[in-house]
Amino acid sequence: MYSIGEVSEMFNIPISTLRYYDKEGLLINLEKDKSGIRKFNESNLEAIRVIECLKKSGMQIKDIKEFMSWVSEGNKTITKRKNMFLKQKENIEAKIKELQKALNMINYKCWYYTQAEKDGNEKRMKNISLKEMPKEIREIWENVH
Amino acid sequence: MYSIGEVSEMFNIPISTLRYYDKEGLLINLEKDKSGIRKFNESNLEAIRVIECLKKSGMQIKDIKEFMSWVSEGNKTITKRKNMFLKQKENIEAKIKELQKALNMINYKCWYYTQAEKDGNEKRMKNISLKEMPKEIREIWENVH
DNA sequence: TATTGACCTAAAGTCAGGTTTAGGTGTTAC
DNA sequence: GTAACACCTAAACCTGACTTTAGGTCAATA
Repeated sequence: MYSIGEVSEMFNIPISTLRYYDKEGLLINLEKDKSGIRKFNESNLEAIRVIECLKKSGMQIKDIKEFMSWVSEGNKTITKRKNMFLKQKENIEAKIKELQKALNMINYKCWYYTQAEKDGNEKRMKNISLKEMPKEIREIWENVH
Repeated sequence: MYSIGEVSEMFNIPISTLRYYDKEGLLINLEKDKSGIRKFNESNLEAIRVIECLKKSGMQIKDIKEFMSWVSEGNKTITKRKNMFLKQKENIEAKIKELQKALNMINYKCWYYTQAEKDGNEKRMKNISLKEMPKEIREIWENVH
C-alpha cells in the first residue's frame, strides 16, 4: 500500500494530477481509509501505467475513463477492451510514422543549415537543385516535398 | 500564388487556423493585396511545412514564432537555427522512443486480452507468471514493468 | 501543547491552441 | 442589380488537462 505522495514520486506525476485522475474516475477501486486518505495497491499502480500509456497514444481522459469502467464491468467487456487496444495499437503506429516523417524534414534542415553555416549565408542553399544534394539527402527531400 | 482557401485544402488545415498562425506571426512575409486578401507563395508554403513539422515535434506556437523571426533576421541567425533543429531532432527521437515503449505495453495488452477472450474470463491471465508467457511476450512484459 | 507535515475537498483559475461570431468588403454569376 | 461566394477583422468563446487556492483533518514531533 502506497500513499499519494509515494505514488507521485514513483511515477513522477504531481499529486494534484493523481487527485484529478481519481476525481475523473480513472482510478477505479482506489481505497480510502476511515479519514479519507487514499491507499494505492498494486492494481492501482498498474492502472496508472495503463493511463500513462493510453495518454501517450493520444487518448483523451474521458475515453480512458470509459475503458476503466469496462474493466470494472468484468468478463462481458473483454472483447471491447481487446478491440480498444487493437485500435490504440494502430493509432500509435500511425503516430510513429508521422514522427518519422517529421524527423526526415528535420534531418534535411540540419543538413541545409550545416551547409549554410559553412557558406556563411543561405544564397547557395536557397536555390540548391536535387542533383547537387548527396543521395541520402535527396531521398529525404523527395520524401518530404 | 494561392488563396487561403486553396492552401487550406492543400494542407488540410482549417482557414481559421491559417489566419490564427498569421496573427501569431508564424507566416512571415505573407503578402496581402490592396483589399487585404492573403496571397501565399512557395516560400509561405514551405513555412507551413516547417510549422507542421515543428508542431509534431512538440514545439509551441510561441517558439515557432521565435524561429520564424530568426529566419527573417537573415544570415546572422543561421547557427541559432541549425542548433534549434539539432535540438528538435533529439526531442523527436525521444518522442519516438516513448511511443515505442507505449507500443510495447499495448502489444502486451493485446496478447493478454486475446488470451482472456479465449478463456472467456481473466482468471488465468490475471495471475499469469513469467514462465507461462511466450518468450516475445515475456520480453515485452519485462521491458514495461 | 503547539506546530509541522502529509493528507483531504470543492471550487476557481490557468494555459495553449484553436474556433466561432458578428459585421463588413469586393468580385463574379444570373 | 442583386445574390452568392470567398475573403477580411476583432473579439468573444471553447476545450482539455491540469493547477492553484482556501480552508480543514489528523498524527507525530519539539
